[in-house]
This record gives sequence, C-alpha cells and structure tokens, in this order.
Amino acid sequence: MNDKFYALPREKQKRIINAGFSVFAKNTYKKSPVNEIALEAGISKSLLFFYFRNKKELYLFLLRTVEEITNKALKESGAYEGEDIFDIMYKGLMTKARLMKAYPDMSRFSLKAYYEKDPDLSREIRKIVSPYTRIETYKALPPMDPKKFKDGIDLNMMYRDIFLASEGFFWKIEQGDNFNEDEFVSEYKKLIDFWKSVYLKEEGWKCT
Amino acid sequence: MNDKFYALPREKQKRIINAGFSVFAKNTYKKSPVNEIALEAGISKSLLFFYFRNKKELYLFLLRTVEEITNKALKESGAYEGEDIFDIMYKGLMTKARLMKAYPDMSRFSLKAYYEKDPDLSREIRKIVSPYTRIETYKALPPMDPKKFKDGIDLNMMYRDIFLASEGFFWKIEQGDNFNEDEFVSEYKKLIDFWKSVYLKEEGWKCT
DNA sequence: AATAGTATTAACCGGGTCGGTCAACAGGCT
DNA sequence: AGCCTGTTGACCGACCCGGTTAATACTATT
Repeated sequence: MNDKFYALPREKQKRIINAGFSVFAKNTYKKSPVNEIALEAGISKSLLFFYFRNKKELYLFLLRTVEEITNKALKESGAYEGEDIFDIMYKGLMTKARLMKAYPDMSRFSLKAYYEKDPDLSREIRKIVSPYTRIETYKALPPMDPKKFKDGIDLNMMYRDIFLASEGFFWKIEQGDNFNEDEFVSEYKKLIDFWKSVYLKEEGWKCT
Repeated sequence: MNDKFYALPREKQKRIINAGFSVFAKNTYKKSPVNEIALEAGISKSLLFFYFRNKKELYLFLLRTVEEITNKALKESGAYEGEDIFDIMYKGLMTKARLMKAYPDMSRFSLKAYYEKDPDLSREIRKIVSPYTRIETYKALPPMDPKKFKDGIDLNMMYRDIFLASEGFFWKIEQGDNFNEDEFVSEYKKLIDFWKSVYLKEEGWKCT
C-alpha cells in the first residue's frame, strides 16, 4: 500500500476507512465493489487504487485497522483491570459506545470477516484476527467475591444472563441505523443498575 | 408464478424454499444470483424460471411464505394464550426451535428483507411483511400478577432483561452454523429456570 | 505567467456475471 | 412411433467489476 495514505488528513482517512467498513460489512468480499467504497468515501475509484494496490490489500488493511483501533481503545479504557464485574461491564460499554460512534460499521465488518469464506482470504484473515476476540467471553469470567451477591444465586448463570442480554442489547443497536449515543448509554446503565439491585446484597452505589 | 410448483413433492418444495432463504439471507436482493439458488436446491436455473416468472416473483413468494409459515406455527403452538410469562416464553422457544430446524435461514432472510433497500422491492416488501413482527415486543408485555414475584423487582426491567437475553441467545445461535436442537432447548431451559429462581417468589415447578 | 510537481479523475479495457430464453432431451404412457 | 410432462444445457445481450492509463485540476515556486 502507498504511504501517501498516512499523509492524508485524519478526517479523510477516517472517511475512507468507514466507507470500507460499511461496504464490506454489507456484502461478501467478492461482492463488495471497490467503486461503491470510493463513492461512499467521496473520492474516485482511481484514487482508491492509488492508495491501495488492489482490493485485497485494501481489505486486509481494514482488517488490521480493526485490530489496531480496538486494542488501542481497550487499553485506554482500562477495561482489563477490574475489581467488580459491573464496573468492568460499564467500562466496556463506554468504550464500545465511543467506538460505535467513531466507526459505526466496524464491528459488523469484523464479524463478517470472521465468517468470510473466500479462499483467497480466509487464510490471511485468520492470521490477522486475534483469536480471543470471538471467544465465548462468558467462560472467562473474572474472579468474584461470592459474599457480595445474594445467597443462592448461581453465579455462572448470572454471568450468562448478563452476557447474553448485553449481546442482545448491542445487537439490536447494530441493527437499526439510528444510533443515539446518550440514549444508548443511559439505557444500558439502567440495565446494570437493575442487575445490581437483583443480584447484589447491598444496594450500594450506582455507576456514575 | 406457475401453479405446477405446488404440485411438486413437499420435499422438493422445501429444498427450493430453503435454498432461496439461504441465498437471499446472505446477499442483497440484487446480488443474489438465481443460479446459486437453483444449484443449492439441486435443480437447474431454467427449471426455477419455469416455476417463477422472474427473480422478483421468486423473492416475493418467499416473503409471503415466511409469513405463512410463522403464522401457522404460532397458531399451532398456542403461544398467544398465556397464563404466566415463563410459560409463554417456553412455548415460543419450542416453536422457534422447530422452525429453525425446518427452515434454518428463514429468520435471517426475513430480517434482511426488512432492511432491503432495493427501490423495486421495498414498497412491496412493506406491503407483505406484517408490521407487528418486528415491533419491540417487550413493550407489549402480558398482564402479570405482581404477587408471584419477589418484592422490589422492577417488572418492566425484568421483562427487558429476559427479552434481551433471549434475543442475544437466538442471535448467537443464528450466527454459528452448528445448530444442535437438543442442546439449544436444554440451554434455554436452564436460562428460564434461572430466571424463575431469581425473580419468582416460590421456587415451584420446572418446565417440562 | 510559465514551470514543475502533485493530487485526482474520466474514460477505457477485457473478462466475467447475471437474468432470462429456447430448442432440445429424457422418460413414462398409450 | 407419437405425445405429454418435466427438465436441462447452451446461449444472449446487457451490465458489472477490478485494474490501468492518459489526461486534467490544483498548488507552489520561480
């Protein structure tokens, strides 16, 4: 790929990247017209081929970009160091919301990439996509202090419930094209507070 | 469309229908090759064009078929007449499982149809797809007796939690192509039982 | 204003795909 | 053989798509 791309104003880079996410998220790799990406980015197809040698290079660049963006966001949010499970979830939510605002089609793109079947690509895709991204997260639940939770609660099932509801929540948002960040966050906060009230012994602090 | 189609053995009809669901679920209407459908159904493209005048007719037929199938299934399951919410959910689950086994790609197809943008189609799609199918179901929660639930539970939030988790559950299953019906049902039963244990006052009967 | 250098595009090419048609074929029945 | 019904391979014209290239617009420098 042409290094000139990095010299572009960030604004324009993002427009191109998002256009790529959008088109590749909608169609298979093979059925995603480069022209459509260029159009959506507001540039000509020729220029796109000036920055990226060919379609494949563009695609793989986008895939690497996903990794880069998410890793950076996760590190910045401090989502890894968690004391209590609800805190972790809240942090995760905020980063996800920020990401969805900046790159609306990124997650759908990466999901589609994960299931891409094109023989030219699948090998290289699996080389780039970090395996843990799509792992069944609920199996790696963080250590929790059982004393904090109400008696008789099956913690594994609790985590499963929370995890599934979160997935459903994000999924519904990714479906509709109307994405109001504030509403999104406050709705999810309500959910977290509800879970706290149901599962936690002491109805203590609410998340800020 | 040609009435001869209905004279076909049910087996063959289903193969064609499912092939249509599968291909149209993967791609946009415009980018769904009729040939691929024929191939997947094990017949020739020519024959497909013998039964259906053109691509559009085939598509709309499939859409009407979705309505027909789901309506029939819902009526048969008695999912409408519900005493308690968990019972309703359980019935709904079983019908959904049955449907997913018989028509694996149907729900993804109908979802995609809902968001189809093709100018030739969107008008006629909206004419066929019954509006209530995609309504936010959790707003139409059935009348519940508050006494049965533990004190202090926010019933609306409870229903929201359950609804979202179910969506997430179905969504995860629709993603992966491995669909084990038994495992599916038993997993969901576990969830329902968990919810009962958490939300209900008397830990009574488990669902059969 | 002329030049030079860079960013950007319109026009084009060859190969492939797709919706749709049609003449032909296969197989059972009389 | 002749007929009917179900089925297909081969074909067509239009369009699409990845990629190239020659030309244009833009900007800065002299």
